[in-house]
Amino acid sequence: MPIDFKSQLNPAQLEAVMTTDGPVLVVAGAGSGKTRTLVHRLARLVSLGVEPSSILLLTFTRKAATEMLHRAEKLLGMALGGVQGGTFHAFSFATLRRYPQAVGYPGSLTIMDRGDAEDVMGLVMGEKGMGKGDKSFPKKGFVLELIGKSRNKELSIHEVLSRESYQLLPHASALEQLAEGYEDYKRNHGLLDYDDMLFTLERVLVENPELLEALRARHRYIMVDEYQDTNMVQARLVKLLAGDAGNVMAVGDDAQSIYAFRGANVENILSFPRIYEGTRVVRLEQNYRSTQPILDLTNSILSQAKDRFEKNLFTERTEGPLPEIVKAYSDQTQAKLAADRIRELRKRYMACEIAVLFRAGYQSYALELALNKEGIAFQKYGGLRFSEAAHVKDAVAYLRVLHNPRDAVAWKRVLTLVDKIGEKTAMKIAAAVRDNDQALLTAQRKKNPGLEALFAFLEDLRADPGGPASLLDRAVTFYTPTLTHLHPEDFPRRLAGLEQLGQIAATYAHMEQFLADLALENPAEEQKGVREDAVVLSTVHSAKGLEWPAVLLLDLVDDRFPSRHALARPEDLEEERRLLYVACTRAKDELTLFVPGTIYNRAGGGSQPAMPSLFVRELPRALYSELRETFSGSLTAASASLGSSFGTSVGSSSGNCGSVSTSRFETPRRTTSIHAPISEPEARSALASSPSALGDGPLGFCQHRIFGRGKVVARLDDGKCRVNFPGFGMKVILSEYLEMEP
DNA sequence: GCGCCTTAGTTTTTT
DNA sequence: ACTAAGGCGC
Repeated sequence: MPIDFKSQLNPAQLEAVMTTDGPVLVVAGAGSGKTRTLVHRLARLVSLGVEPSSILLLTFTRKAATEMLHRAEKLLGMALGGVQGGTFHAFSFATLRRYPQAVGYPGSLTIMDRGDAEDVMGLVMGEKGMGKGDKSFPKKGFVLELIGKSRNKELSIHEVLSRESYQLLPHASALEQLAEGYEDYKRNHGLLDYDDMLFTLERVLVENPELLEALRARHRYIMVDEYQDTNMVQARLVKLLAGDAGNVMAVGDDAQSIYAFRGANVENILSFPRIYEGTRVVRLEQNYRSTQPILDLTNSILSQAKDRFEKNLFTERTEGPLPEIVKAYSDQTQAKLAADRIRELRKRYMACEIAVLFRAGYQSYALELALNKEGIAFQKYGGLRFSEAAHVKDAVAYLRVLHNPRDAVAWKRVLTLVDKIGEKTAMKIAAAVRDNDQALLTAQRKKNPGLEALFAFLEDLRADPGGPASLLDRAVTFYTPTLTHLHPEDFPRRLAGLEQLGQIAATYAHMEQFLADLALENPAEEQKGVREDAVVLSTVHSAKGLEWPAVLLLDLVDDRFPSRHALARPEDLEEERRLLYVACTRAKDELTLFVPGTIYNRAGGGSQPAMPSLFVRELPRALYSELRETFSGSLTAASASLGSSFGTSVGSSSGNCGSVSTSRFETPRRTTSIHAPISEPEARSALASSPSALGDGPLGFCQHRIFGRGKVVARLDDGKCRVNFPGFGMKVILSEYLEMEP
C-alpha cells in the first residue's frame, strides 16, 4: 500500500520529502516535525526503489538513528536493516576499519574516551616534566580541552589561547609542545581519540580518490540531522562523500546550536546553500509540540539573543497553562518541591512523560535522593557515563591490553592495580611488553607475586580466548578481590555494574567493536531502553531532540544556568541562552522552572545566596505565573506547600531557618493579568523594569530575616554585601535579602 | 626512587 | 567525588 505523504505532511514538510535529488537544507524550528520529515523522506526514498544500503543517515546519537529507522520501518512495513547510520564518529570508525590498508596504521587500534585521553596527557606531561610545581600551569584536563578546541575549531593553540585564555599565553609554547607530544604518543601506541576518527577519515578520503569514489557510489543519499552542531571537518566529510551536486539533505536549527564549546560551527548550516549549488531551502515553522503559552516564553528567550534568529514559530495549540516559575528557599528544598510536583504530575501523566532537565549532571543529585526516598523510579541521561566509572574502566583495561598490547594507558591501569606497582614501574613494564624485553619482564615477575599472577592470568586468557563476554567474565573474576579490597563499602554496587557490563558484552561477537562502542555509543544507556514507569532526568544537552508533556527545569540561577564558566565571554553566554531555549522547547504541555534562593557550593563554603538566572530576569512578567515556597519558620521548610505569591508580602522572620526567602520577583508589572497576551513593546518595557542589582549605596546597618540585625562592612560589585552579624559572624549576602536601615 | 597515604582545593555540556 | 601535591616509609 503506497504511503499517502500528502495527507501526513504539511506543504513544507512535503516539499522536503518529495525533493529526493540534489541538495536540500531543512531549517526546522523546535518541534516542527523535523524527525517526521526525515522519517518520511527515508520511507519515500525506499518506496521509490532506492536500496536501503545506499542511504547514509548521520545523526547525533545512535539512539536517534535507530529510532528514525524504526519509525520508517513501521511506515513502510519492511525492514531497513541495510541503511547505514549513526554518529559521525561511529561511521568514521566503521569506515576506517573496513579499509585498514588505506589507513596505514599497523596493528590494532584502540579508541580513547575522555578519561583515557587525560591519562595519556598525564603521561606526556610527566615525561616532559611540564606543569610540575607551577600552580599557574593548566591541569591535564584543561590542556586536553585546549588541544581539542584547537583541532575542532582549526585554530592554532596560540589563537585559542588569545581568544579565551589569554592569561595562559606565557605557556603557549609549552602547550604547543604538549600537543605534539600527545600526537606522538597516540601514534606510537595505536590510540585514537574522538577527533582523530574524523580527521583520519578525511585524510584517507583525500589521499585515496578511488576509495572516495567507491564510498560515493555506496552512499548515494546522505541525510544529516542536527547540522547546526557539526564542526568544520564534519562538514567537509559530508561534502567529500556527497560530491559536487550530491544528494544531501541537511536538517537543523541555527537557534538550537549548543555545541560550539566542542567546535561546532553554526556557519555550516548558514553557508550550506553556498557550498552546495542549487540547494533547495525548506523552512519548517509550524510547531506541533508545544502550547502557545510555552512558545511565547521560548520566543521571548530567543528574542533577547544577540544573533537574530529569523524564527516565526506558530502553533494551533492555543490552550494551555502558563509556564510556572517556582521559587524555592534553597536547592535542597527545590529537590523536595520538584519531587512533590512529580508526584502530583503522576496523577495526570505516565512517569515517562515527565522529564526533569538541568545544566550539569551533578545538579540532579539532591533530586535523585528525594526521588529514592519517595520511591519514584527515574532514569538519568547525561552526566557521568557508565563506562567512565573506575571499576568499569579497570575491568575493560584487561581486555584492552589483550586486544592491543601497545595500549599503554590500559597497561598502566591493570599494572597499578597490582600491589606495590605505581606509575613508574607500570610504564617501565608497559614499555618492556611493547619491546618484548623478556629479561626485564621475567625479573619483575619474580619480584612481585601480584605481577606474576597478573601475567599468568593474561597468558591464560590469550591461550584460550573466547568472545567478549567470556573474556570479560574471567577478567571480572580476576579483578573482584582487588575491587572488594579497594571499595570495602560499596563493592556490591560496583559488582552489579560489572554484571551489567557483562550483559552488554554478550551482545558483541568482536572485541574491537565492543571496545569501540564502549567509548563511542554508551551502550549501557541504550540497553536500559525507555521504562514507562520511570521519570526522566537529563542534562539539557542529552535532552536534545526529545520531548515530554511535562518538563521541569532545575537551578535557574546565575552561575548554574547560565553556567559560571559562560559569564566571561558574550558568545558563551549566548550559547547558554540557546541551551535554555532548547530546554524549554522540550515541553509539550507543562513547563516549570525552579529558582532556588540559595545554592550549595562545596568550594564556596556551604550555602550561598543565588541570583535568579539572567534569562529569568529578562522574561516579561506576563509570560509566566509564579509560585513560591511559603515560609514556615521551621527547619523542615522542605515540606512547605506551594502557594501563589500574588499579593503575599514577606512575613516577619522568626528565627532559625536554614534558608531564606526573597522578594526578588516583585516587579512593577506584577499586577498585569497573567493570561493577557503580551505585545512586543509591552514585553520590552517589562524587560526594562526588571530588578537591577544594588551595587552601590552607603554602609550602615541592615536587617536580615534569619540573622537579624547586622553591620554592612562592604558592598561588593555583584549586588552582594558583606555583613557582620553578631553571633553569626561575617556573611556575604545578596542585597535583595537585606533591609537597609536608614 | 618509588609507592601510598593524607590533605587541600575543585566539579559544564559530549562524541 | 576526584585530582594534585606533600610527606613518610621501604
